[in-house]
Amino acid sequence: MEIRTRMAPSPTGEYHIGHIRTLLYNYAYAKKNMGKFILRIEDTDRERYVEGAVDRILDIINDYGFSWDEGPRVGGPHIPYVQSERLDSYKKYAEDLVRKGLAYYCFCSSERLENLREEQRKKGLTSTKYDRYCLSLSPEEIEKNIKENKKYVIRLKVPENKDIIFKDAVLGEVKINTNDIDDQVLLKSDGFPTYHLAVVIDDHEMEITHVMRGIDWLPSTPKHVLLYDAFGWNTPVYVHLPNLKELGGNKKLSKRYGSVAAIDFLKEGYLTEALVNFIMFLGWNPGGEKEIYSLDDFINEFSLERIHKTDLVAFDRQKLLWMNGYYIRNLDDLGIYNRLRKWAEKFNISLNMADRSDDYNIKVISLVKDRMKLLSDFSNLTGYFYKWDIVPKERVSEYTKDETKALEILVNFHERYLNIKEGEWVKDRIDEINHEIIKDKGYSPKEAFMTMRIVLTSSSATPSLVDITELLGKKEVLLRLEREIKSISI
RNA sequence: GGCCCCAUCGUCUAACGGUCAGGACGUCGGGUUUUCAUCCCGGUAAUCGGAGUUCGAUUCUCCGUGGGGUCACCA
Repeated sequence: MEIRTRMAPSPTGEYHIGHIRTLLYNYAYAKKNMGKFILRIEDTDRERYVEGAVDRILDIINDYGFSWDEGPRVGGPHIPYVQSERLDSYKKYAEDLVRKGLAYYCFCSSERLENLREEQRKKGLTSTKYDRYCLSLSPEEIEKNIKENKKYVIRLKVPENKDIIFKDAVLGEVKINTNDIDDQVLLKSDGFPTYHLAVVIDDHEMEITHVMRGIDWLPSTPKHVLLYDAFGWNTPVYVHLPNLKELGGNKKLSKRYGSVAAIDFLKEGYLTEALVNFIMFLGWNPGGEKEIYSLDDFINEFSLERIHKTDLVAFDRQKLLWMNGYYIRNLDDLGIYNRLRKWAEKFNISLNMADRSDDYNIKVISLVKDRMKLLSDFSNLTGYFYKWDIVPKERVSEYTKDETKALEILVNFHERYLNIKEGEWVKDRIDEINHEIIKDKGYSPKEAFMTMRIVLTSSSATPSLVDITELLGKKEVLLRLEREIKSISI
């Protein structure tokens, strides 16, 4: 049998990083088994529908490097893949259940239901449930109500005191008694199905074999099992996945601690490979000690057996940051350059490269890439390669503790650099000369080189001084020294 | 509150009855480096508690505790 998995987002808000995790598992399981990964839009909630959300969701899934075999934009044998376009089907199925006596019409107003719940709460009942008022309506009353155009919903007639047992591939056997389940609404009064009805019908019609979803769906799974039984269909394999939380404590993933929306991680300058690699381990582990996994590696090794049984998994932002830096370091310079430009273009961010040549920019990258954890670190790390300002004298003399000496150092370097032939402006030669200077003048390496570093970059934490000196070029280095000397001399 | 699920270093986790309880991130220390970062080496740190089963429990069972989820005409 062909393995078919699906991801079924709702266009009610931003697609967040946890959704990507769930999507990744579904995707990988299908690919691993040469099956199909289906994307379906569950837009049955008209109240919370957000304009444009469907496109944003589809785009971000693509941005993360995933595609789907069937679904919106690509079609497939079970079109349409958008629930709001499948309304007729749901209604027919619901009415079919009524005919079979497994569901019933309910004409109760939302006010009555609210009052009912309120009363039950006051009485201190352990759970609030529909009182089945409409279950005792006679066929005549029902017909009359419908003829009068009274609004109605269709409810599932949940059998009394029956243990629903289903097997979860991660959790094992789960047993829930029907007494704890309400007579679930299947068809809303606006003619739209509820999630419970739609998901069962669509998963069946689309021949979904494995349902992987967040563990928050576990308590409603028996309702779905009941529906499969009512229709006489086989249930899919259920796989409930742990939810994500912030590091430490039991806080839900929250914007307070960083990005949550999938798009925001990209905007911040995370690489998709790093993101996907990191997310793989949020609920799964290969058992070995290897941690750097490509998507293909993951597809090869992913298995349901190794999905974690825990209910919450911490989203360790520090580790993600480390992993992103790792991926950046392992890209070649040109690769980083290309990523940087695509990223800047996509999010309309200025790289502040001052129209320098590609060649120059790539060399800059080669010098700073070990320090980049995010693409967005680039600008902060490289300002002095593109523009320069006079450095305040207090800073210049930070290491000499003596303004006159600092000035003297600059003058000496300037004098020696002036005599270097254009062709000899390479880092080995510069290094030689640097050491000649400190030897001749008796400077300590630290005071001389740190003073030069600060003047050239206005920073005390930079890549190797000779690398910077070489890349900046003789002309620019002399210019900066001249201007600084002049400024201090005044 | 009812129901359901879960429980190993600070964090993510490995172990499928017998290990000095392993790895990674973080942290701390050291080395490389004129600075920062990278890189390399090393240290730190955990089986929630209590009963059982067993020659032997992180591992199996039960109870407790803790945490989470869910109880809508939302998904």
